[in-house]
Amino acid sequence: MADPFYLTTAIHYPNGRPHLGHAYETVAADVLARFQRARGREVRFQTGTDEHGLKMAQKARELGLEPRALADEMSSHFRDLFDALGISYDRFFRTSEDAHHRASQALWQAMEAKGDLYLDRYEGWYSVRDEAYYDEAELTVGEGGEKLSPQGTPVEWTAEESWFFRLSRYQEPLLALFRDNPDWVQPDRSRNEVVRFLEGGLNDLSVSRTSFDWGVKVPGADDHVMYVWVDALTNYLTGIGYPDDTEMFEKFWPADLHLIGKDIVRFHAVYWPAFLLSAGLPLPKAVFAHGFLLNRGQKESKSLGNVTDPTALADRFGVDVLRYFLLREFSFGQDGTWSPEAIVSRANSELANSFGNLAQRVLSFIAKNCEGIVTASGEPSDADQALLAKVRNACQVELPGAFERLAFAAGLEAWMQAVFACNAYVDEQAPWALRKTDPARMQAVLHVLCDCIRQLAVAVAPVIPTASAKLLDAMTIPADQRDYNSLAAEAPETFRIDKPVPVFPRLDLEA
RNA sequence: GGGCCUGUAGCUCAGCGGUUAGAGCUGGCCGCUCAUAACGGCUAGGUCGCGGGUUCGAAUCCUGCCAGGCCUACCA
Repeated sequence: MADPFYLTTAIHYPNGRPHLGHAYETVAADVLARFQRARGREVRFQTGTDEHGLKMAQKARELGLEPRALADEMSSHFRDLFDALGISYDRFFRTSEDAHHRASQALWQAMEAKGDLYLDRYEGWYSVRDEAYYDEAELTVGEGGEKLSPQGTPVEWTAEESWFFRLSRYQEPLLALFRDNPDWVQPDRSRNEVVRFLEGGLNDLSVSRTSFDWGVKVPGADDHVMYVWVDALTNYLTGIGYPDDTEMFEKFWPADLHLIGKDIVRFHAVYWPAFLLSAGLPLPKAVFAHGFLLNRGQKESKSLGNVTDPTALADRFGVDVLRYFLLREFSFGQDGTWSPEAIVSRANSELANSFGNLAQRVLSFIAKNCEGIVTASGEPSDADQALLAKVRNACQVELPGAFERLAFAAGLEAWMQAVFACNAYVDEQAPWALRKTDPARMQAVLHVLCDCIRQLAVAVAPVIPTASAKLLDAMTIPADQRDYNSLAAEAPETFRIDKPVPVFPRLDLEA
């Protein structure tokens, strides 16, 4: 039975259209999902949209829509984007689904049974216009002597009932978690942030609202809806059948990895484990917080007018190119800077000129000069062995090892070095010269190269699935011999090449 | 205001106490012609943000400052 691997992205908040950051996180997760499948794991990969909460309700009101109508529309943009990017999710999750409401209520009841939920009053200066509470010290005094919020809106002293979660109980258990398992949250930056927060002491958390109704109803208190993060985090459970489908749930929970952005570490590394401890459920095995992408060094924002539509980038440069760029250009976990020029440069130099052209120069040579068939011939030379060793090490050791640690750029760097070595080998061996002087040796050289290209295409397939598949199709590699296990096996004795065509066109910036 | 992180060649990054600081891209020179005017070889290019300090020795450790990011905060 395959080893289960449960992977999630954060579910995305659809109060606007998806931006490049959403694509980045989800592509990275997809690469990991494809990678683990190719390693033989039974993968469950979930992404989706987090649709409740005040901001969605406000946005819908602005647009004159019902929240559900807004959620339906916006969620579909996310789903369309992910489909366009070839995201191989097993489950596209929406928190507005009925099953999710039931699951969130079940989790709530588990926390309640533990004695961790209690009703209290939340009071303070409240601005109806902002729908937010402010501290006394934040307020200013208006011309007529009335109190105003920092936004200059009127405030009034308001007391509201709210359910509270006894977060304060979990300070020690959570600190113990980080002591015993320091890699539970990666990278270090994020763990530091969480530990500092925990050391500062925890207040109980307000986990229900009565000022709007777009959310999951609190069981037994219909005028309350759950704080949006309570139900959002629950998606990781609902999506694998909690609380009803115990078979799937027991297979995949606890999750192997929650992939998130660095801005929401606290919700995943403090609130979420506290909820789970309260409900008596096992904690996920790891949380990884990736960095942000900067557009020419600047944050993208509506006010700067530099928000990028990821679909447009994929249309302009190609899905595989965009996927490759996102994982190759940045150190996962750290922030990175991108630009259209950088995409074109990376795509042309590495995918078109180095890898794509390597495949094309070898495969088309075989198609033209060997009737498409290459067979192993003679004893491998030192150069043959050196090249094969390098390529195998990159494809079977370095890239997989790096991907396991989510060091995608490092893995692709090792892979690229192997591509360079192949191109150097082609030049040194010069099969076009051997064709006249030593056809048997030419066969041997081409066979070595085919084996290398096969290895390279399989290894990188999680990143550029479409191009890899085209290449492996042209090499008539059977579909069941395209995983990492098949790389460890002996190379095929004979390669048959069928109509090779370039898989990565060179890009123009103006295109 | 605090906490954490980042700042290394024109660009994107690696190195994180120890030989002359590395890679790729870009630029220059040479070679090749199988290939997507692609490939290979050679080469140019750096006050390692700035100032102190610790050390036989620091890009690497400590400290102050500057710039950017994330989190956070009852500074009119």
